[in-house]
Amino acid sequence: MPRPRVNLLSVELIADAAIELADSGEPFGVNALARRLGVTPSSLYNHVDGKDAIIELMRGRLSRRYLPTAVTGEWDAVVIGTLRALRRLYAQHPLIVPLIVGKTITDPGVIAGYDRLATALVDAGVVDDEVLAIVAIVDAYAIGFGMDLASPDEIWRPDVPTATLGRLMAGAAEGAARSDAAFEIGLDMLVASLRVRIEGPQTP
Amino acid sequence: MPRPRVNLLSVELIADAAIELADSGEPFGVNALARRLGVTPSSLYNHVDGKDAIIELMRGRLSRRYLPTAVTGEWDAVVIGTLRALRRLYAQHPLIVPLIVGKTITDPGVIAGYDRLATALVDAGVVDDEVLAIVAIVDAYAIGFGMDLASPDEIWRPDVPTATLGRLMAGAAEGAARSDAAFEIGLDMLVASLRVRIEGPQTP
DNA sequence: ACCTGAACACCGTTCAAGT
DNA sequence: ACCTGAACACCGTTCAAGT
Repeated sequence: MPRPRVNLLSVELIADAAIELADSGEPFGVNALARRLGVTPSSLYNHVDGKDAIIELMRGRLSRRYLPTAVTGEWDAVVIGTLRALRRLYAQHPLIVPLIVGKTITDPGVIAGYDRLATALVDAGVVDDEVLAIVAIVDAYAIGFGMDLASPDEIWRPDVPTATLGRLMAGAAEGAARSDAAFEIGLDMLVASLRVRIEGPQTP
Repeated sequence: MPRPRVNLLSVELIADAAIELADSGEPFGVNALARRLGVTPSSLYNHVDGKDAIIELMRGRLSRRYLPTAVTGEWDAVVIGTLRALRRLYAQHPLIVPLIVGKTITDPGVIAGYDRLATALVDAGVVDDEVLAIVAIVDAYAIGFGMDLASPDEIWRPDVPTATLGRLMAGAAEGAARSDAAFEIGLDMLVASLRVRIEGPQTP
């Protein structure tokens, strides 16, 4: 029964099934993934190095799909392009975010994305130490708004009376729309403040 | 043997032991927590509603310790006060961050903190929808930089040559210092761009 | 080289039984 | 009311055995 003539698994099949599993909302894990692939959990270890490696594989596969490789030119185009791409990725795969958050990034494509951003900032004349800070800030934005997407209406649950928060949440546009608005405002603010920092105060 | 004359557990004891366990770096879980308390895992369920409730308990306890209840006055003082407090919390308990990230906030003290921020923004004349967006941005900053603290030098691991990122990481101030610098720059930028949005372009 | 099946050391949670 | 002990349905990972 073991070892059919054509392989049942491959790194690509595993990665795609993992993304499907996470998107489905069912609890993510090696065993659940093996079930979805119609295979024994131990089989996966012939192709992949365990749970964390599978998650990093998902990050890499999705990034290759969403991150524009050709984002180039001015620093602001790179910042906006990178953030919008990450935003689209997280918007379409919100349940991926809690899985990848806090895990070390090793995928070459993702590294290349942050490297392009760092390079564009250096080219714009930002000093070295500040470049890393700004990349960290962009990353914080992306992940923060990603988390916002992962739990659209369930960030705060005030069981106690509030002066303002409860009223705002009741009146706010629901879920995705509210999150989109927050992202756009945040992106505007980020680019504006970066511009001041990089190009100096604007005097039109 | 069961049921000694004085109780072995309480919500406070459980919360404190949970924080100690998370800080220790050992894998966090109900069983490990019970071991640390010298008690059976099922005993915890007499005081607390399972793993997620314990985590929310930790968030509440730490917030009561770090979040200033008396932060009041201008919107900028509230933003800076709140973010600095969260920063100190996450800096001293970095391993808490991956546990609380993405979990719904229900603790009244934490809710009150975000409510104070929302109220200060409303008082400053920010329109309702934008208030929620700005609160989300502040939250994104806090959590983003918290994650930065949780894995100081392990955010990116480029196994492949990079144009800029690798050089910057090698030359950057290590760990906490680099992260602090990023936070200060980010906070500056955030407040500056909020000021433009709230008070209009500055003409000194 | 690739897959299975058994095994290991764990999880989180429930529940009857004890005091 | 509070704690134990047994039980349940899971985990992630390793490894010998099969082809």
